Amino acid sequence: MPTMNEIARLAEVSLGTVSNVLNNSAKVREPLRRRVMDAVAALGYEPSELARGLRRDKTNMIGMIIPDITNPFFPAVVRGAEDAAFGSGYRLVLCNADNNQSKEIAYMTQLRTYLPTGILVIPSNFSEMTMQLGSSKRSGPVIVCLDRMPRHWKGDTVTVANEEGAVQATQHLIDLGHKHIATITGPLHLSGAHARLMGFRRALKQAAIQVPMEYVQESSFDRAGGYSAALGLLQMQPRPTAIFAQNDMIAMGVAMAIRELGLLCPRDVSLVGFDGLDVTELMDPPLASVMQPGYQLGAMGIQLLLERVKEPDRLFRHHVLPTTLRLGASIGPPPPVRPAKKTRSSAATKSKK
Amino acid sequence: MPTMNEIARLAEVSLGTVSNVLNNSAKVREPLRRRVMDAVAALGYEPSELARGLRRDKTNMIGMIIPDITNPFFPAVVRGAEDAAFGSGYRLVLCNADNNQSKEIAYMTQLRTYLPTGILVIPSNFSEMTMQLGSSKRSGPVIVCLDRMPRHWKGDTVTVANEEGAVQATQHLIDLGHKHIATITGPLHLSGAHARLMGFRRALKQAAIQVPMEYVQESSFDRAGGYSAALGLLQMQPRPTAIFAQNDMIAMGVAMAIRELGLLCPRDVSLVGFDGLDVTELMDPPLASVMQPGYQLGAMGIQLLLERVKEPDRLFRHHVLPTTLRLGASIGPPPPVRPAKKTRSSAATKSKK
DNA sequence: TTGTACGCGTTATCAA
DNA sequence: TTGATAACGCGTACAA
Repeated sequence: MPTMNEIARLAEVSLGTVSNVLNNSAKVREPLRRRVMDAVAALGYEPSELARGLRRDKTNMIGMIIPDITNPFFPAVVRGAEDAAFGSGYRLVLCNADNNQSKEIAYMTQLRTYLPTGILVIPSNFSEMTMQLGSSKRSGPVIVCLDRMPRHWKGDTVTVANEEGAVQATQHLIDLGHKHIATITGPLHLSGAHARLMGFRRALKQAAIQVPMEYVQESSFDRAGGYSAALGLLQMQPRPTAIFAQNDMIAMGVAMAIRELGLLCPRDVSLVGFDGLDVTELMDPPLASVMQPGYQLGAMGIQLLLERVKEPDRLFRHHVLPTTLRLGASIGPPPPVRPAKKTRSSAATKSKK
Repeated sequence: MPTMNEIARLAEVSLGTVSNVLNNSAKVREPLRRRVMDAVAALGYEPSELARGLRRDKTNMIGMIIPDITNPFFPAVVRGAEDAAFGSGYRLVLCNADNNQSKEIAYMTQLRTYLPTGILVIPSNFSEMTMQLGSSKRSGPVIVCLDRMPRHWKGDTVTVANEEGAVQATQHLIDLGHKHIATITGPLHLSGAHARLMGFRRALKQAAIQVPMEYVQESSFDRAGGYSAALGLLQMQPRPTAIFAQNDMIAMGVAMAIRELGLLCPRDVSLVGFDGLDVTELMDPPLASVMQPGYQLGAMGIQLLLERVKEPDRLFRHHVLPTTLRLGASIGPPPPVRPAKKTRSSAATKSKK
């Protein structure tokens, strides 16, 4: 790989002149400038980001730490971040913390030795580490938290309107006439899961509907968790007529459970998810779900990050992206008051009451 | 951030000794060694990967260029690569080329200025660039191609058994009694798509079944493409009794088309996909699909890459991972010979001939 | 305006 | 075994 020295030799100018041309750091007379540019083109020179970073104490990398790229919600976030970063001349270094705190810390400390411009984090769990790092340290990488809000975090954040989204979903079920509404939450130590539960509760309270304690089940954000939680819920008396699954993976598990128990969705039980993944539109019936703007989440994270790079002293911002309810055939009115007990009642029973 | 110099000062040894301790590059007597380690721990020192890379002409980064993380097949590949890399002390720099050749090239050239140990590429299209780079250049990053095989590529590669997978799927349909089998391929300039079509053809030829030209439709690897191709296929006379969609996104589109035309799967038409994505198990009916080992694909890519780093001169390897057919309710025997023309024939018609 | 010399944090090569 | 010193490629203050 050619270096600046070789350019200088070929163009018959000094090293400093080459640098000045490349960085516009000083006016260089046209003929010299031309010679330099020609040499650069001829040799296919690209500046070493390594040396440049070492000298400037900062590279054009942005680290991104996420729990697990395999979770279908995250690819869109990553893509949004990557596009925004690339557009501004930055490169994304992706790390899967795997919901593993020590791995997250390992990545954090390792990443910093690359002198990245910033780090975008979707915290795995409530991580104190993140808190420490972000606190203030003037001259370090800028840190922005995404999607989840660590407890004592003081810094820029982008999240989605989790509580409002949950309200929308729950309200819709209420409007359809449901009175027995259960929910399966994600791990409640995550700020997002917590907020969704709050929204669920708020909507029901407003409608003066009581929620039995056992109608609220905590689960991991995956299919297996949703499945087993749903098995429990669906065998309670009275059986809930609607389930609000707090992400789409959970909703998939619920759908499996419903099918396995010989129930029909939405005739026996309505189902609404959270995420709005493309693929859940293909489920049968198509899943109603609260849509999260994943791509924008990532893009906005980069935007906030770059803005702070420019103005390190401005106030911390906490950007909240709106959610929207995607309707789908998985929700309908509740079954008539006395549901036939697992006897295959005619599927055509649609008369209200 | 503390530097080696500060360690040296604190431990009251020379810079070289610190380096020797950290890299085991020379025997250091225990008392000194101890003092160094203590200082490292006290200051929380982490070596600068930037400076180290500059000096050694190589960093612990591995670049990974993929077409689009948003395609549900790739996250597993990335995850596999990332896990394997992390396990060996390497970091993954992820880049979405977005099926855009110029972006792919931009990433390639930029990535190299970081002096990464290697680059893992899932080629977007047939990219000549990739070819150029890989050719031989002794001292550069090692390049390994994944999933798709650029035309004149000479270098290490990992792919899956595309042709065999297609044979398995097609053969299974044949065994069920299907005679009118259509397929929707991906872009045929991609080696994988091409191989799958070969497999499809081979299985049918072996069974002496003719394939009308219009039963083979080329499409992009997404839902929209599958949907429109399927709309065409399903209105042909005779209508195919089975469709082999060459990836799961296409299969989703086909499922939509089937539903929209008022047909029933698998009663009217059987459907088999390729990828074996988790989510397609949740479709209704659950999609039969040829499973690709995505995680292993990524992991094996890193393994080959690291092996070549150790032995730069060994012969190029081309590793092929096996595929397996995942059965699912989306396939069944063909309808009786004279399919009632869109009149709702009893769903129970299962007698063979 | 252009050229020179130094330093960024490491590793590698020598002397001691 | 240990310590001093020269690179690696680039940016920049300072001298010409």
